[in-house]
Amino acid sequence: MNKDTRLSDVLHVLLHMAQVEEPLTSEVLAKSMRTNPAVLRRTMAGLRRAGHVKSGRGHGGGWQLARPLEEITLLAVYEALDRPTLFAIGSRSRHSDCSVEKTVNATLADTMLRAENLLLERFGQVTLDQLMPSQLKAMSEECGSATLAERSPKEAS
Amino acid sequence: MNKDTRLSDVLHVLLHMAQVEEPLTSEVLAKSMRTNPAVLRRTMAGLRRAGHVKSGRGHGGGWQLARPLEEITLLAVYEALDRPTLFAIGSRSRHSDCSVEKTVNATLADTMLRAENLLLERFGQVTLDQLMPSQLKAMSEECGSATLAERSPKEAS
DNA sequence: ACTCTTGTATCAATGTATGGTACATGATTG
DNA sequence: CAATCATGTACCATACATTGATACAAGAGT
Repeated sequence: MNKDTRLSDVLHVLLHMAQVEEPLTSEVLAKSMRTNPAVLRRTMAGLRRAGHVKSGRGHGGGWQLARPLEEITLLAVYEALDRPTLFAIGSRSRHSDCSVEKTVNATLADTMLRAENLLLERFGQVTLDQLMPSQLKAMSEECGSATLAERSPKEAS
Repeated sequence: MNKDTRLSDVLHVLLHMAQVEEPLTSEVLAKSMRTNPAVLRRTMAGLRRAGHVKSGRGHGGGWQLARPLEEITLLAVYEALDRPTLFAIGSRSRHSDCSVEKTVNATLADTMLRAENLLLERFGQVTLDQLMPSQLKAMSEECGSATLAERSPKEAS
């Protein structure tokens, strides 16, 4: 079963967005994410709804952070993605008339829930600026080097 | 994404096996699990290899616990299933040359690993007898009622 | 007007887990 | 020893969700 990479993907592009002033287009960001623009838009839709980013159309349009990284927690991003399923294991049937199965499932579900709460609590404590590589706290470079720098010359000229 | 229910399924049948003396056939157990015998055998194969259950062929064959529930931890069962993937989320690429992506993924992976360790630690503390419904600590009934009781008359006669 | 970019609908491709069948092998019974 | 029963396992079919991809209407800027 392939893992859902949206959280990781979104964090990646958010950090890149934080490194430049101008809006970045879906096409550029999609390359960072190694997917296509439509998928990126689909994925970012929740973040826009949640008010963490804003998007503009037409010339000079694209994506920008709507608030500083310090004010966005990992939990907020996770929730903006509509709380993707965390665990890959679970129970077959939620309703069974076998008391053995019910007990097993209840115990398991309870354990998973505790683990989930713990994880989300941790997510809530992490703000996105903490995810930035220390050597890049201010300046931008690489990964986007090719793609992100692409427009800088144009803007700079 | 559909969840892997093997752990829950296996625990369910293990507890049923603990409630009777005689071996239970794949066909009977598969009904408890609401699947077919081949899937059950496939799933139980790891538990046999790990020595938690034993299986016999031919007349009077079937599955039996190889040791008491008290000596089997949730963790042991999980490991016998070959440590199924726990989390449904992850990173797209393990190797990237973008330092932003690397940092994000490393942080995320570290957080997940901590959560995983915590969960497995908990699993290690739970023995299967603790999963048995308290009212059934000794006697068997229901769920299997139809299917599990099926052979008792034959044996009793 | 023209170009750019998003927003979204729709469909195809992909991958994976599960279901299901088949059959060889080993055990038991009479 | 033949018949039967049950496992062990290989193999293919099915189902399903996620992702990829295309298309296009509509908004924004020049």
